[in-house]
Parts: sequence; structure tokens; C-alpha cells
Amino acid sequence: MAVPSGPVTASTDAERAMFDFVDAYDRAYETAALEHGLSVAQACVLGRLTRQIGMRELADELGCDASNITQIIRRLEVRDLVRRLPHPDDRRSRQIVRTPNGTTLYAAFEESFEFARSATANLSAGEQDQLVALLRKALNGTRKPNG
Amino acid sequence: MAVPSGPVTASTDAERAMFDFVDAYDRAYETAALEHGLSVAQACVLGRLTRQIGMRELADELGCDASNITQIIRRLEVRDLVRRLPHPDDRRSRQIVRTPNGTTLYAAFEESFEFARSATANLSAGEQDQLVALLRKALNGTRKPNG
DNA sequence: CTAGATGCTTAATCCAATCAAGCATCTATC
DNA sequence: GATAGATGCTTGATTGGATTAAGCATCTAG
Repeated sequence: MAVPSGPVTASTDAERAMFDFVDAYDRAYETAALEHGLSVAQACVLGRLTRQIGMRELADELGCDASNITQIIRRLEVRDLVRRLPHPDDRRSRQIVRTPNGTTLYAAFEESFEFARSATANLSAGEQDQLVALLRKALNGTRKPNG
Repeated sequence: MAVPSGPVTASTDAERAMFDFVDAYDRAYETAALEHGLSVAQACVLGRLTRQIGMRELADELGCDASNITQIIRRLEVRDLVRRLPHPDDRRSRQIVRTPNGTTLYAAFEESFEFARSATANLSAGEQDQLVALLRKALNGTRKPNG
């Protein structure tokens, strides 16, 4: 299990609650991924493939190097979860798509990752709206490392 | 940069807001760690060392294998950020402590990791209380992978 | 036609995580 | 006491993620 990313000594209740929530979210995600033989990175990449997309584009969206994507996609391809199609117009480029296997597996993963669903279900409609507003307001003005 | 752990296609506003928040939090943490030459795991471990603590205890708290801690601590020790003291009563055991260097560096890291502080500062006292209550309520009943 | 940009891959390196073994030490029991 | 098993930690091996530098093929602007 990955190590939790957050301070242990939060100075306020709010910081503590944020950390606890983030930690629970991350752990739930990792657990769900492992249940389906996926790493966190693999699950995340698989989840992005709702449409054909190039390697470069994928790397930009995920904020990491293209060579990183290369190896993640290779591992997914070996398991027949994705396929790399030639780009119709640009022979340098590949279009990545999920295979039916990949789509099925990802659906199963999402079913396992019930964290956000459960968390949402614990709140009334009004509370959900409140939470959304508060989270967005809290985010406002925080530094965004990569766009 | 690590890949974001979360679904891209969130089915509700609330899920989307949760993911955005978690993603921003994780990225801010990683960025702050990198600014001080620390990995996420290293920053996290360093943050736990507010008291003397054994390797076993550390591994349990972080929910990972003891051998994982061994190597993380070794890298921190090489940089004189932590020290491994013999346990007074049990010669198998080590007590890990931060060196003054480690304490200084971690303080600087925490200063850089302003995400939770800024996010909190964006909210009034009343809103903070609301957020804490909502986050805790949302967490209630979600599966807890490791206690 | 060519210089440079672009899309991707490969190889090398570092770190994190996990597993299986192993050593030293401790503890409970005989 | 002796010893069997538990405990604390380390080591080595393996897997995977992330980054960097280098390289190839292709595209595009001039």
C-alpha cells in the first residue's frame, strides 16, 4: 500500500478533515485498482480512454512525460486492454483505444471504486450542493502545479 | 508528475468536485516535496517523525511493508535527515528520530505545502465548520481499506 | 529540399512497493 | 537454563512508475 500523502499534524480541523478525506479517497482508488490487477497509473490511463487519443495528448492530460505513457500503454496492450492504432493522417502518431476487454475491465473497476459514490450517497441533495460549493471555493486561489 | 488518481467521467457534480479536490491536493503535495528534494514517500515519513518511533510501528501506521520503510529511512539517513538509534530495552529494535537537519527541512516543506492552509483560508470560520462536517459525513460508511 | 519541430520509442537510472529469506534478539514454556 | 516460536529489522530479487537523454520517423515551413 502506498504511503499516505499528507501531514500528520494538521493545525486546524479543516486541514485534518481534508487530509483524512484525500487519504481515504486515494486508498480506496488504489485498493479498487489492485482488485482488478491494475496499478493506480494503469487504472487512471484506462479511464481516460473514452475516446481515441494520441500518446502526446494523453501525456499532456496526465501531466507526465510521453515516455512514461509508452510503457504504461505497453503493459496494457500486452494484456489486450488497449490497442494502438495508426493515425489516419500522421504516420508518426498512434491512436490509443480500449479493447472490449479493456472497457469491461474498467467498468468492473469503476464498480469496485465506490468511494465517491458512497461518499456522495451519504449526503442529501442539498448537502451535496453545499459540499461542491465549499470545495470549489476552497480550491479557488490555490496554486495549480500544472495548468 | 504522478498520474491523477481518479475517474475522469464522474457521474455527479459532487463526485467531480471530490476528484478535483483530491487531485489538486495530491499534486500540491508532490510539488512541495520535489521543491525540497523529497519524494512523496520521503516527505510523508519525515512528517511522521515528531517522536521517536520504531520501524515496525512506522510501517504499521503507513500501511506498508517494513522492508519498504527500511529503504526510505536509509535514503533519509544518508542525507542526515533522520538517525536510527538503538532501542534502550530491545536490541533488535531501532528508534528513528529526525536530525535537526531533518526538522528544518520538514518545516520548510510544510511551509511550501500551503495547499491545505490556502484552501482553508479561502473559507470563513463558519464555512470551515460546514466543510468539516460534510467531509466527515461523506466519509462515514465508506470502506476503509486498512483500519 | 532542407532545417527544425513533432510524435513516439528506447535505454538508463532512480525510487517505491512487495515478497521471500534470513539474522539477531526476545519471550514463553518446559 | 534450554529451546521453540515470535518479533524487529534487513537484504535481495522483482515489478512498476517517473524522469532524462538520445534517437528514429515523419511532418511542416521556408
